[in-house]
Amino acid sequence: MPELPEVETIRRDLEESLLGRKIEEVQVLDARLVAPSRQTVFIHELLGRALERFDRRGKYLILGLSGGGRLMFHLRMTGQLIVSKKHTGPSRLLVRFDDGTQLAFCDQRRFGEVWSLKPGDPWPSRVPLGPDALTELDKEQFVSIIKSRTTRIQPLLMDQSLMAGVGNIYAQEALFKAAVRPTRPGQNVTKKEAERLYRVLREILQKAITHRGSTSRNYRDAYGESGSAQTLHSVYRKGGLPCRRCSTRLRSARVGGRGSVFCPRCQK
DNA sequence: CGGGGCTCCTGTGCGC
DNA sequence: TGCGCACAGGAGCCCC
Repeated sequence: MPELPEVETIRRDLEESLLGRKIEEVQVLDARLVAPSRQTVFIHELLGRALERFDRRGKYLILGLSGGGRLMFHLRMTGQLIVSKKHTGPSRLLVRFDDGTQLAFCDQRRFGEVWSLKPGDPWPSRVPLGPDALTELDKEQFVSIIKSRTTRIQPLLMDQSLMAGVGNIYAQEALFKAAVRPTRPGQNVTKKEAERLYRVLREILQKAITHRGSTSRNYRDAYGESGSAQTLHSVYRKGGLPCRRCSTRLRSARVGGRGSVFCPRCQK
């Protein structure tokens, strides 16, 4: 699903197409998204507001509204935010703007979430979010996060309370490129390896943004188009195929309950 | 603190 | 071809 590069691509698309637009109509189409008892307040907090800022923290998308409120989304596994003149097809939420443009929140598995925050409202997630992996995390912080934990390195990279934005795709890809096995306890990763991992993780995230994200199934940008960063993948969902570096058969495993693919020869 | 398992959903793909 | 099961990019919560 959308990880940092995909959410950043959508953020940029929305900024490009919706900056300054005023909300004229809000339709909640899924009671699971906003409970019926909260819908009146939710809609009232949005109507008449203009979109002034488009921010991202980790995998959260934060739309800043005139008057100081915010509209926040987390897309989870299958969420999409699609801008069009007239949306067709299923969606959980529809927002119409003063120029007739529509923003549709589509979400096949319905894990996605939305929040309307009043000025001064606290961060909605129950868990505090760590520094954004691309914009708020320096090398020393990264190394210290890795070295101070006994948890295996892949789940560490994906722990949003430690660093925000990295999910299963980019964790696996970075570990391959840094030649570190996903199961290595953080503590046992050397300083040199951790620094390499920091460098390649950032390169991979940046490059994925340049390619407008990875589309393996559901991900689409705000214009409904696929990204192309999946063409850069070396291991994600490639178990059994030859390693692109040494041709050894890539191995699939479960790490922290999640699928993981790695090269048993290149990744130590 | 760490790890495993379950949960929220729907769809796909594989083996038999 | 049909069926059942495992699994899918996330992440909170419970239990040990």
